[in-house]
Amino acid sequence: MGRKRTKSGKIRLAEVAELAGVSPITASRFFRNPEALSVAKRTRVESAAKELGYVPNLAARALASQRTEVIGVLIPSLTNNVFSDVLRGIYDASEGSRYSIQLSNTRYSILQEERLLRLFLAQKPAGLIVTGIDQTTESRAMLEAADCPIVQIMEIGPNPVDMMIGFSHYDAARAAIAHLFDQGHRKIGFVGARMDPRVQRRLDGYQSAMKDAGLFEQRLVVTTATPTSVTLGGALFTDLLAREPDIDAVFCANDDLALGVLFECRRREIAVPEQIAIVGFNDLEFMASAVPTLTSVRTNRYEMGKTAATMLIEAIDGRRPEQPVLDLGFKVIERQSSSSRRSDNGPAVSGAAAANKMIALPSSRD
Amino acid sequence: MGRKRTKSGKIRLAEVAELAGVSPITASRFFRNPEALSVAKRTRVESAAKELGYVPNLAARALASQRTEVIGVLIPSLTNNVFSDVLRGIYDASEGSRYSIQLSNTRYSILQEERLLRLFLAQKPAGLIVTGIDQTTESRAMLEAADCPIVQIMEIGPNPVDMMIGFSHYDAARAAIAHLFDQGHRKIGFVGARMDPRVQRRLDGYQSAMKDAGLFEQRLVVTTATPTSVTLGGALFTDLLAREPDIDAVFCANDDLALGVLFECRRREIAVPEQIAIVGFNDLEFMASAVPTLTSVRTNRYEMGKTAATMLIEAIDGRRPEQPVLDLGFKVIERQSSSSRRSDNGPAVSGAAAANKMIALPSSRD
DNA sequence: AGGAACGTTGACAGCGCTACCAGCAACGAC
DNA sequence: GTCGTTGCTGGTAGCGCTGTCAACGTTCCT
Repeated sequence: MGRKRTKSGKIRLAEVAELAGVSPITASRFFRNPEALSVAKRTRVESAAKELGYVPNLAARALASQRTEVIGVLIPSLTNNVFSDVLRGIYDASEGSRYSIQLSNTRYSILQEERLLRLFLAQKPAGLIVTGIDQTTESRAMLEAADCPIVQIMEIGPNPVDMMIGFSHYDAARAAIAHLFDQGHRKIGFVGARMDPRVQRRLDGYQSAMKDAGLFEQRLVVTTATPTSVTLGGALFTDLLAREPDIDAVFCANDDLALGVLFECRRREIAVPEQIAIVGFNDLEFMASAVPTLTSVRTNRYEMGKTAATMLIEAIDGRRPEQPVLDLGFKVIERQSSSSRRSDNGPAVSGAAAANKMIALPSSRD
Repeated sequence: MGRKRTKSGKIRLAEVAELAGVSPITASRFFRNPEALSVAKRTRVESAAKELGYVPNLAARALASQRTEVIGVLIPSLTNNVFSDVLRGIYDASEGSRYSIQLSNTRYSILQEERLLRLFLAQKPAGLIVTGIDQTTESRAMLEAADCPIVQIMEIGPNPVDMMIGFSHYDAARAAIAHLFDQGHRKIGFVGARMDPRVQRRLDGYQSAMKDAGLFEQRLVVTTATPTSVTLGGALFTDLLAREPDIDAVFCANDDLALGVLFECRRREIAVPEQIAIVGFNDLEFMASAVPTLTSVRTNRYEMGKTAATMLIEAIDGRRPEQPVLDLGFKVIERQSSSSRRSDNGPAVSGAAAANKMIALPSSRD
């Protein structure tokens, strides 16, 4: 076969075009916008490409078209289960599309985020997914100046850069506390670790609910900047008990902490929920099979990632969503650990997936 | 400023060269191999680049140089904690290097893996990290023909494609069973989910250890292809109990299953370890704080990812490791759930990080 | 019948960078 | 003094693809 090849031995578009008997540019169009070709040429190019095993050279395409087909994703952690669910959604949505994901880890540092953002933007990504709404002023300016669609994920708030998908951590925490009030609890502790902005907002929600009920005391709050873990949950709970031995419930900023609290209760032979109720956050899988089963606030992490990437890709392709801000809501999943009735599948308290959400206090439950 | 700019408004290498008063090619060299320049020109180019805020165009570089600075990573799951640890190691090691990570999820399908491999290879990655040693014949051929360094991770075996880092799941399972024998257990069940090749090898290890002791029975093994979860652990254990009510220990193929078994024991009021001992696999963080604390086989996942990426980058840069196959070993962390002495921090059984490893049976413990 | 409108195709000219090779000066060996 | 050698620099020629625009044939309208 005297077909001329590139040094690297790879098939080029020109060879496909030659075999199909069309010009290179027509072959090029086939890969970008097949509808623009007549059916005859379309099938010819298609079979030529298949026969030769043609794979487009992305670098050449990016150079010629002045844009890449890369979606940049900035998340604060790779360890956290929460983000692996979100990521899975993002990857699932990107699969089958022509976009590839470029992931970077900010390690919960907004300065690091700013640095990575600058790096990403320099490569002209097709779109960007960033975590949260607490960027530096500089980052914010770069995002606003970026000429690609952007989705902020994990939470919602005012002034989206572009699109936004998440839920209100504040409202979710309030709903969790409302549920505990509803079950007759009054002296409710808060246990939190890492204290990133979203955890902070959960704390704010807890605090406001407690204040509304005239029950807030600073001593009920135990937090640390240390990364979260099950073991840490036990340790923080131990601190809490030392300060306030007579608490009747604990709201944990995440499920790992809740599991740690549960184990610590077992270690201390504290009956759950009879002596102390436990509520977690995120509703990881194990919450439903712990003994007792653990109440948690369910968040739609996979869906969040998947929808974010889908929205982004649609926007890149020019189909902007009619709703740029999506509230995915949450749901308080009541289980044994907080049920005074000791029933397994109690009613659920939902966060309305709507714009104006002042959920929570007992009366507004469904 | 009459400097000519690209349409996109971005600074090009030519502008940097002009400002520095050198030719573009000299400026180019500055970014790839600064030592080749005279000190005078080096500093001139450096300050010009900084002044203009120059960022190289990766697409153009890739096109011109016929290679990319992308490391492809193929892993079977994004959900599994095990892989998020490995990934974190990979990302940590790649940070600061000039290589970026391109991640793809094979979803435990070797056909999918083959497809993704073809896609990756077409883009001429600088290096590749693939999971496991069970590729399709086709994949294997592609890997061997690839002209970039490759690291296989998660396990070790004969005939590495190139480099390899992991440990023997077979030996690790044997060591876990040896530990249970050592504690006086005889009727040991096996609980496994998903049954990917590595879980299969753990089962093989279990089976061989049991056979060696003349204790193997097929009824002791409960497995499913379903993805793993804590809840599933409870369900599989329930099945196992139905078949063999008088087992005295359970070896779980991973820690989630072990936690599920623990919860199920609690639900059925089976005393752990008095009635049934539990051993998990991976030693996730929560194992140490469960009640009772759970014995597990510790594996160095983060280190595995980090070392894999480091070795790969070194190899790309031409410094091949003297040891292409690295056995990271494992360690049986004995905790309350399998300790007849009910002691918390019992002795640990280590897997030698050596080539020839026939660990395990009670006598060879340290 | 003439012309506009549309759908389809191709020629040309780069995108920004680097591989390759040539050129030049400075230096040492014989 | 001549020749090679080394160290640095620059010119040329693409890498493989796509944006732009012009040109073509066909259809439809007036």
